[in-house]
Amino acid sequence: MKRDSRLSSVLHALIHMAERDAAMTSTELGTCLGANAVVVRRTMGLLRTAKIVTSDRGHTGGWRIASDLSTVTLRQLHEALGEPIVFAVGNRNERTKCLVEQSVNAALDGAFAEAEALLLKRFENITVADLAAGVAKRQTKRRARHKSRTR
Amino acid sequence: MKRDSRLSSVLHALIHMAERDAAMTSTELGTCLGANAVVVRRTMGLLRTAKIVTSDRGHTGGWRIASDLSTVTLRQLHEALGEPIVFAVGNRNERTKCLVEQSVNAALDGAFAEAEALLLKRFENITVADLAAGVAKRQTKRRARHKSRTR
DNA sequence: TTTCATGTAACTATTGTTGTTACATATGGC
DNA sequence: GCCATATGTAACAACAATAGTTACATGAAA
Repeated sequence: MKRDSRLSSVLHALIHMAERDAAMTSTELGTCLGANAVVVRRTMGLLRTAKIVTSDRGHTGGWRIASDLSTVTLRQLHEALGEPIVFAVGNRNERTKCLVEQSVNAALDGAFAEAEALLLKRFENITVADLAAGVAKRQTKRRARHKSRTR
Repeated sequence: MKRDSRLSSVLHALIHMAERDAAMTSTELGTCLGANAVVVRRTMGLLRTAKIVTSDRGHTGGWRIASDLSTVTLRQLHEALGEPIVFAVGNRNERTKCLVEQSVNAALDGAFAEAEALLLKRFENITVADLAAGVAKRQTKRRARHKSRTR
């Protein structure tokens, strides 16, 4: 399967929107992400349903942030995207009468469930604002490097 | 993408082979797994490369276990299968000049790496023999249930 | 009223496993 | 030696989910 990069995309989009603090069109976001404007609308539409952003049509329209990004966690974004399947690996037949397969499934499911729980727990503890702050730090560093080179 | 169920498949196959303690043909295994014989050959071929099983052609041919299953861990099987990608979710652009995307990628990669490490650690601690023992337990239980019903 | 933006539908492209067909090759039994 | 049986592969279609594309309807502001 093609890997699902929508969480990565919406994070990227939200932070750019936060830096701008003004409406951004799907085309602008698409250019930013290197993605198609229709795909942007499709994906951002899920965030609108979750009331994380709003959208307006016509002139001066586009996408706007509609909630405090310090309260929006990666977990919430994952949920807003419909909790897509996390693993590319899984059992062959989820329901089976074969005892062997049942045992195998139980063991694998346990391991996968544990890993997914850990991932979602990490997602709960990271807000979009945290990531935005990380970006600000990187920008400061880059400016410092540039300054020292040109001095 | 279709989810990768090869780990589940080879575990199922190995345990059936262990119960039989005789060569099993690809067709027999395929029937067992509800899978195609060619796919069985393809996947089991990877285990042969890893010297976990052997195969023979012609009459009395088929697949045989070639190592002590109490020393074969799920991690080894995962490696034998070529360490397939575990996550169906990932970053959009792995390498990018955009600082925003770099920060997002770093945060997501960290969380994914942690979850994958946990999963592989679990895989290291489970042997095929462990699962086979689990199957034996289930069979005992089923027999007990059956006995009490027919008494 | 025109222009710009979102909202959607209906496709194709992509990317990996899985399924299928076909055929080459080796092996054991007669 | 011949034949049935099994693996070994190649080549391609099927599948499943996101991503990309084209086309057009709809709403809002200049």
